[in-house]
Amino acid sequence: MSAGGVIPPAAAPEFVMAYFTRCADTIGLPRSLAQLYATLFLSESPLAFEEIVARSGLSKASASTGLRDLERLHGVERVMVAQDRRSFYQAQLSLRRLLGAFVAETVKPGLHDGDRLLREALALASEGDHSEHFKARLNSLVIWHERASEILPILSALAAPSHDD
Amino acid sequence: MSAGGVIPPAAAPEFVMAYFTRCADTIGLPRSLAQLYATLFLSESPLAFEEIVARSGLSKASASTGLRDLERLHGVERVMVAQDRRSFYQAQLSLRRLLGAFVAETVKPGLHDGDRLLREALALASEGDHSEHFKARLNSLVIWHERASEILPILSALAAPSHDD
DNA sequence: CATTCGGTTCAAATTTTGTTGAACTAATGG
DNA sequence: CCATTAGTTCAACAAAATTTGAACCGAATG
Repeated sequence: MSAGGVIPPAAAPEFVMAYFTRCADTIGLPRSLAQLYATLFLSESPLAFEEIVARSGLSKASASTGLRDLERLHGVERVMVAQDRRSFYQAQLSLRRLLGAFVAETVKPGLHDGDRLLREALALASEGDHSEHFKARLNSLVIWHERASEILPILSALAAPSHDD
Repeated sequence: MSAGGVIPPAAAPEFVMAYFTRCADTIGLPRSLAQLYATLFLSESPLAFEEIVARSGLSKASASTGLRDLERLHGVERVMVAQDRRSFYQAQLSLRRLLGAFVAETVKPGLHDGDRLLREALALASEGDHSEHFKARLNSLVIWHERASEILPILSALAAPSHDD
């Protein structure tokens, strides 16, 4: 299974860092993403790539790939700064958008795959010789899957119940 | 060459297996748990430990620890069979209970840890010299955390919206 | 008691996943 | 053009998680 031994923090920002690390752990994201996100979350203004590398303590390689992953998850946004060709990034602060992108990028594909697998199973089950018991189980799986698919949109909506963003 | 060594033709139960594997992947559980659960889910009656080992294709060691983990997650139940000292297991078929246990065993501890970390951060932030910006970010984190804590019970309730179990 | 049965535990092997250094490209500036 | 800056890519490395073989333990059996 999984459990994380985190280095005991000493200052307030380190506890924030640890908080994001814990979040990453529970949703199954690499810790480097938590470090990058925390770095930007704590910064008052967008940071240049090199500055992110310096503050996060990660290698350039990790920072580069990590930021790309975070961008795909809408965890960070690339922003332009006039008269500067470097890449600047800022953290996405809207919980609703973060959750929405996580669902879209991570959960939905899983559901879609599940869909496909169940369809295949149903097709084969109608052909071959299968026990009533097996067909019954397959049906209950289909119902579970539908239920799960219904829950998802509700979940992302809940992330911003009243005050938006 | 001989037509013997081909991948066995895809059968319906294998797609069910694959479905559970995908589920395990997306919630971050080992695949062996999916194999064990699927084995029991597909069985018409409770299975003895040795039978689970045989059908799942896992080692005794994996099956033993895996079943213990699944039990903790209320994924399987140990059942007694008269005149038989072996351990029998059956799958938990209630989605609501499965989800409830997953939340209780996996998500809640994470939230609790997060709570502790944020409290520490708040305590340190009120002492030391921290920017207004930092305090503001810390506050929004606290709000996120509260929101997440509110969502959880709703989520588990949603798993059984109408027809129970 | 000695032996088999039923299962657990744990160190070690394996597999998977994450991270990095170093070589590379693309764009800017001199 | 050549040098410098900015960032990307990828093969190799490191770390973490998972799986297993084998030793082990307690309860039943002869």
